Amino acid sequence: MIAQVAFDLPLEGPFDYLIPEPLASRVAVGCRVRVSFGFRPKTGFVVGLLAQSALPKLKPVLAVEDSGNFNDLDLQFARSFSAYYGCSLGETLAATLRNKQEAGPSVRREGSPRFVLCRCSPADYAARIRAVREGYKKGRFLILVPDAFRGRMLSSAVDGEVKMGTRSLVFETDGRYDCVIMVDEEDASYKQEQSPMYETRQVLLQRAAIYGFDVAFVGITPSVELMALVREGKIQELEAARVDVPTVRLVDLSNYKFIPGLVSPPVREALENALKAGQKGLLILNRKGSYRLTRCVDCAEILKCERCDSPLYFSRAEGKYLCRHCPFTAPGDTVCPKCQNQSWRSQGIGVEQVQAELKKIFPTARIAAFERETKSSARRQEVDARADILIATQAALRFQGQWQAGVAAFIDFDSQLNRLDMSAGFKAFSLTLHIGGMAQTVFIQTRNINHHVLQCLARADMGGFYDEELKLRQELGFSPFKHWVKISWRGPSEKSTHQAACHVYNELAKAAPQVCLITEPAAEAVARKRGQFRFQVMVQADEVPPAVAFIKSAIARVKRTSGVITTINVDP
DNA sequence: AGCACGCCGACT
DNA sequence: GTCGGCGTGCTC
Repeated sequence: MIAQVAFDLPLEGPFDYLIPEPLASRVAVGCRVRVSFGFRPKTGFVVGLLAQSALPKLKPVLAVEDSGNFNDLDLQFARSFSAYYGCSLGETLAATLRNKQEAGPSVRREGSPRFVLCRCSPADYAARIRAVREGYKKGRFLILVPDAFRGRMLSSAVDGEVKMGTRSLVFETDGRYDCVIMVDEEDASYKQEQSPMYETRQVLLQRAAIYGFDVAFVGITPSVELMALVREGKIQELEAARVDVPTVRLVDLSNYKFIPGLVSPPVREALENALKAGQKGLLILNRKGSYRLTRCVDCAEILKCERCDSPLYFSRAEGKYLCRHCPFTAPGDTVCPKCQNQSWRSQGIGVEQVQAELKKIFPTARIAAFERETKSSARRQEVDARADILIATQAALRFQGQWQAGVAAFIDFDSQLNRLDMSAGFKAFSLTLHIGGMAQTVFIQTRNINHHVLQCLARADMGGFYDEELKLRQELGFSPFKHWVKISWRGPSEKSTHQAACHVYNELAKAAPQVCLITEPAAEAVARKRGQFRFQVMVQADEVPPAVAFIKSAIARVKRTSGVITTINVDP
């Protein structure tokens, strides 16, 4: 008998090994075996058995490490995951089994799985999860939450029968659970940023189809992808949305062109009234899209990271200049490399700047600033409960349920809205509604008053937002109508990295089906990161697995450039 | 991904 | 003459 073995390596395989007679009864699909691979001994996964092999000479299986590690269901899942995310079967099995702590074979739950969506405000999440659970006479449940989620918020919905955790727990889901509840499915932390770069929602639905468990999505702003499934009837929305949409007031900054400062008169007035009424104020500075940098006043030189193509910004907490992309820092007394002066000036909106302005406007108010602490220093998790006004980034969301304001205001919403990212509009919409859970009224300062995101927010028109967003994405060929696969190359030499990208691009262009859209090799938004140059090619596809197979075969056909690493990111 | 094989430059 | 650089190719 022959065992087909897959390894935790970026090699498709499988590799055939001869099963010696004494091991014949113990080698089966699902066990791990010790074999010699090339030169060294290695452990692999038995993914199939054959009567004979096409190869003339085979090495033997040396030992059986364990039995029944995975079964046909797991294999079925691993095959579909590999085809979607472009990694090998062995890599998928390794990732799956690493995250599956509980022993025992995976099982399939009887009946066809039911997928539902419960839209509600964060304050009601715990109650909605309890309601989902009550729909089962007796059941086992798993709750998936975003990284930053505060466990205590759901404490009343969690007890001994329920397991709760973040994205990697998705690989533990199988038919032993009756229902898996995914909270705030649109949260960015559900996307794994290291290979394999999977999307938890996608994996969960893939697994539910194979293992037969139910899925309930609980959240205030489901992703556009999820809403598309709801509209197709693949996911059932439980009752009409009962979301407490905050009162959103738009402040058109073009009306206040000649009034200096970051806080517009309407926001100032609203804060004043809130303070008078004994309420608190919350000012939100978005970090995503806002660009703080350091410029020399004397010669206009921008202080840059040595290893990244990116400016440094000053951190008051650490007293030095930091890079957003790597651990590089420059001391606080750094001089300008061009003119040797020390006349640095920070540009872009910072917490300190807003704080200084507010102190002038409200001299007697207690103003606190909260920024998620960077890098080395310990995190300050708590907010000063006595503060009248809190200035924070979107990290303010961690105080949801503990800290309530009368008025919240976005200082600079446009940098959030205008990002070169097809989901920028959705993220802005989602952030506003989440912040809305912390305040009765939300002000948005903008110069884009007619933007559909803002108009829908002001009208509290959730349905209208999804209509418009789906229409736009269909026109532009974005998810969920079309998929994009990003191929990236990184290497220490700009020229050879670019060349590597060009080789693959030419191969793709040569063999591409005519309908397939492929962008030319271009430097990534951050062209150099951690000393490595980075280029990318985007491929548009109707269906992911065939596109991934096509890309992998093109990469395999061109001879690889030394020192350059290629990665594939599906639905980046 | 590793790791060996192999073919050219600077040293005891 | 050899040690070692990394470019190329294979792993059942």
